[in-house]
Amino acid sequence: MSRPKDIETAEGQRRHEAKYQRILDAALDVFAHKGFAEAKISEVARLAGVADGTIYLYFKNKDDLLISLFESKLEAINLGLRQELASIETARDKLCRIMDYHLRLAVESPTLAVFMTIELRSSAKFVKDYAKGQFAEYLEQWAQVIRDGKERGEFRDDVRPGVVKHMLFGALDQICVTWVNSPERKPEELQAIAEHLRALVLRAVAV
Amino acid sequence: MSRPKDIETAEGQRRHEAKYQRILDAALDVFAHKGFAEAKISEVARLAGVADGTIYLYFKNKDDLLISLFESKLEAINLGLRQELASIETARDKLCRIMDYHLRLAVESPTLAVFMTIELRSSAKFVKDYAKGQFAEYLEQWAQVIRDGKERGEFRDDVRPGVVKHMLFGALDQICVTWVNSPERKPEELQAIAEHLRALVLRAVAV
Amino acid sequence: MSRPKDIETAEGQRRHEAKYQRILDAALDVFAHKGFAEAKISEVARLAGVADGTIYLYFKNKDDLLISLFESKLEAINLGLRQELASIETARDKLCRIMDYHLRLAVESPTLAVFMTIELRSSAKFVKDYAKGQFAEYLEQWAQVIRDGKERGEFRDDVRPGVVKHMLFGALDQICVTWVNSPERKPEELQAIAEHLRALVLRAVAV
Amino acid sequence: MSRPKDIETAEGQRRHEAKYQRILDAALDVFAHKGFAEAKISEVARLAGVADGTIYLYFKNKDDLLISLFESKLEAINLGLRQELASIETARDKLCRIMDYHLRLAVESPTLAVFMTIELRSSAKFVKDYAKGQFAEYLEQWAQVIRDGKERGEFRDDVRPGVVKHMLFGALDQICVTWVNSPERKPEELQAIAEHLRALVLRAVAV
DNA sequence: TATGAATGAGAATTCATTCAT
DNA sequence: TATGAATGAATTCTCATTCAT
Repeated sequence: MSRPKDIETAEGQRRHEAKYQRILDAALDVFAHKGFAEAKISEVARLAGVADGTIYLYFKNKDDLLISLFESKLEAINLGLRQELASIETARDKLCRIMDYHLRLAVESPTLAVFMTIELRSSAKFVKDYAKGQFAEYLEQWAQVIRDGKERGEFRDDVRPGVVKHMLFGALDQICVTWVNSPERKPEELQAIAEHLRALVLRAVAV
Repeated sequence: MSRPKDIETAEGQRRHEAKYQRILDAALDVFAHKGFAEAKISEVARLAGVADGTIYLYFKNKDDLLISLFESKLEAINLGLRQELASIETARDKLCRIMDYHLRLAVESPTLAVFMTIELRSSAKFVKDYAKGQFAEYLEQWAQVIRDGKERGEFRDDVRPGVVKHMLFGALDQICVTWVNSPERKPEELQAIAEHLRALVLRAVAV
Repeated sequence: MSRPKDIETAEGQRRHEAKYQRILDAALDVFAHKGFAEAKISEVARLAGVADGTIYLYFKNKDDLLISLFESKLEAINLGLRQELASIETARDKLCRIMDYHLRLAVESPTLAVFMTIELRSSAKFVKDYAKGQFAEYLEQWAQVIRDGKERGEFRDDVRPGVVKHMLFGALDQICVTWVNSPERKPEELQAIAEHLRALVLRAVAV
Repeated sequence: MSRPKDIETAEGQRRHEAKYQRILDAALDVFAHKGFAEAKISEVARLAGVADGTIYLYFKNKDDLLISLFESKLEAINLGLRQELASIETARDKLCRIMDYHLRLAVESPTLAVFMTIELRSSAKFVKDYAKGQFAEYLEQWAQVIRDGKERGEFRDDVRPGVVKHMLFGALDQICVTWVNSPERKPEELQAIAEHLRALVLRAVAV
C-alpha cells in the first residue's frame, strides 16, 4: 500500500529497513515526549531526517505510524521475554524474572516506558488487532508461568492466572509510571521496589 | 479563576453552580467516550444544553475544563473513601473496603471509570497541582491503612506502605480498565475478581 | 449539517442568506476564472470577505459549494425561462424565445456562462441528483415546447422532442462557449447568430 | 521539446515511439476515467508499464501530456475525416458522412469520446496552439462541406458555414456526451439519433 | 450572563516533479 | 534511457476561542 512497491535488491531492502526504523525511532521519541495527540508529523520527519512526505511512503497515516510502533516494540518485548524465560526451570524463578524483565525495560529505555505506559492505555480501543494481539500475548506469557507453577505444585491451586496476569501487569506498570515520572529516576530505587514486589507476590501465590 | 467574578445573590450562585455542574457532567461524558483529544467543546456544550461560548464563562479553556473535572471527581472520590473508612475498626477490613470502594466506583459509573483510567494517566504531567494533590491524597489513604495495619500488628513489618499503595492501585486500576473495556461489563465478574484480589493481597501483607 | 443550527430571528435569517449569497457569488467568480480544480477556497473566502472557515459554516466542503452553486443558478435559470414562456402563445414563438433566453443569459452574465459551459460538463458524473434534476428540468422545458408544437400542429410529427432538446442545447451551448471565449464578445454578433439559428431550427422542425 | 534528444538508431527510434504511444494510451484511459485534475501521473505510469520518472523523459509535465494527447488524437481524427470525405461526391452525402463519422468515433472508442467531450472544453484556454489548430481544422472541414454545398447549389445561400459548423458540432457533441454517460451505451440508439439528426439538418440547410 | 456566528491558526496529507543510481 | 524513492510546496478542512449582540 503505502510502502514502496518494489524493494528488489538486497541493498535497497536494507536501506528501506534502515529508514523505516529511523522513522519509528523518531516517532517513539516524539510520541513519548509530546504524547500522540500533540505530536506533529513534521517533527517526527525532522527528527528522522526525512521530508514530511517520506513518512507517508512508509506509513499510511499518523495512526498507522502509532500502530506500527506498538507492533514493532511489543513484538521485540515479547521475543525478549520468551528468550529470557526459556532457560529458567522453576515457575518461581520465572515469575521473578518476568518482574525483573518488565522493570528492566523501563530502566533501559525510559522513553519507551513513557510511550508504552501512556499511549498503550489511551489507544486501547483503537489500536488494531495485531497490536492488541502482541500485548495479549505478552500478558499470556505471564499467565502461562502462573499456570506452570500451579501444575508444578509451586503455586496455590486457587490462584487464577487470567486474573493475576492483569494485577501483576497493573502493579508493575503503575510502578513504572511512577518511576519514569519521578525526577531522579534512580535505577537502584526500582531494584529495591522490585525486590519488595517479588516477596509480596510470592507470598500471595506460592503454596 | 474561571468562575464569573460576581455572583451576588444566593439564587444566582445556585443557578451558577448548577450550570457549572451540568457542563462538568457533559464533559465527563464526552471525554470518556471520545477521549480528551477527540472531544469537541461544541459537543460538550450541546450535551450540557448551553452555547459554546458559555463554556468559556465557566472555564478558562479546554484544558481547564479537563483539570476542573479531575479536581471535582477526585475530591469527591477522596471524600467518599474517607467516610467509608471512618467507621471501620481493623486495618484488614479497611484494606478490603478500599478495594471494594475502588471497584464499586467503576461499577456505579463506568463512564467515570473510563475517564479516570484513561485520561488521568495521559494527563499526568499537565494536570495541575491541586488535582495531583487530590490523587496523591487518595493513594495516601491507602498507605495509611497499611501503616495502621503494621502498627496494630495486623500486617507484616517489612511491608512498605509507600510502595504497596502504588502496586495496589495499579492492580485495581488495570482490572478496572480491563473490565470497562470488556463488552459485557458484568458486575458479578468484577466481584469475583475483587474477592480473589482480596485473598492475594491479604496473604501478601498480613502477618 | 454545515449550516448554522439556529437561524431564529428574521434579521439573523436575512444576514445569513446575504452571506450565503456573497459566498456563492464569490465562488462563481473564482470557479469561472480558474476552473473548479484550480480554484482555491481561500480565494473564494477573500473575495467574499469572510474567513476561510466561514465557508465551511455554509457549505460542507468544496464539492458542496460547487453543487450548491449549480443548484442555485439552475433553479433561477429554470424559473426565469418558465416565466418567459408563460405569456407566449405559439410553440414557434416559444422555441424562438428559448433560444433567445439561453443566449441572453450568456450576454447578461458571461461569468455565469463560462462557469456553466465549462463546469457543468466536467461535473456531469459527480454533481448530485438535485442539480442534475434542475438541469434535466431545464431541458425538459425545451422538450415540452417541441411536444406542444407537435400537438398544435406547428411542428412535424416525426420530430423527437427527447432528442431535439439535446441537439438544440448542444448547438446553443457550443455557440455560447465560442462566444464567451472570443476576445471581443460583441453582443450583436450573438444576436446575428441567434437569428440564423432560429431560421435553421424552424426549417428543421416546422411542418 | 519533451522528446529525448538523441534517438540515433532507427531501432531506438521505433522503441521510443512505441513507449511514447503506450504512455499516451495510458493517459487517455486515466484522463477519461478520472478527469485530468483527478488523474495521477503515477497511475498513468503504472498503466503504461513504466516508472513515474519515465513519463518526464517523454513529456515536459502533466500539462504537456494532456496537450500531446489532444494533438495526437485530433490529428488522427482530422486525417480520418479527410480520408472519408475524399471519395464522396455530393455535399449532402459528405454532410451525412461527417455526422456519421463523429458519432462512430464515440461508438468505436467511448473512452476517447469521454476524454474529448469533457476535457477539450475545460482545457479550452490552456490547450496550446497546435492542438487548437487541429480542432479548428476539424470544424473547418465541416464548414468546407457547407461551403461546397452552397456552391454546388445543394444548400441554401443564406446558410452561414462559419456558424453552422459550431451548431452542428455542438449538437453532435452533446449527443455524444449524453450517450457516453448513459448506462447502456447501445450503439443502435446512437444510430437512430443520427438518422433523426440527418433529417433535421438536411431540412435546415438544403435548398 | 448567554449566545453562536465568525475567525484563522494550524496540521495532515497528497502528488507532480526531481535526481542519484 | 529508465527507475522509483524522496521531496516539500500547497491546500483543504477543523475547531478552540472570541466578541458583538
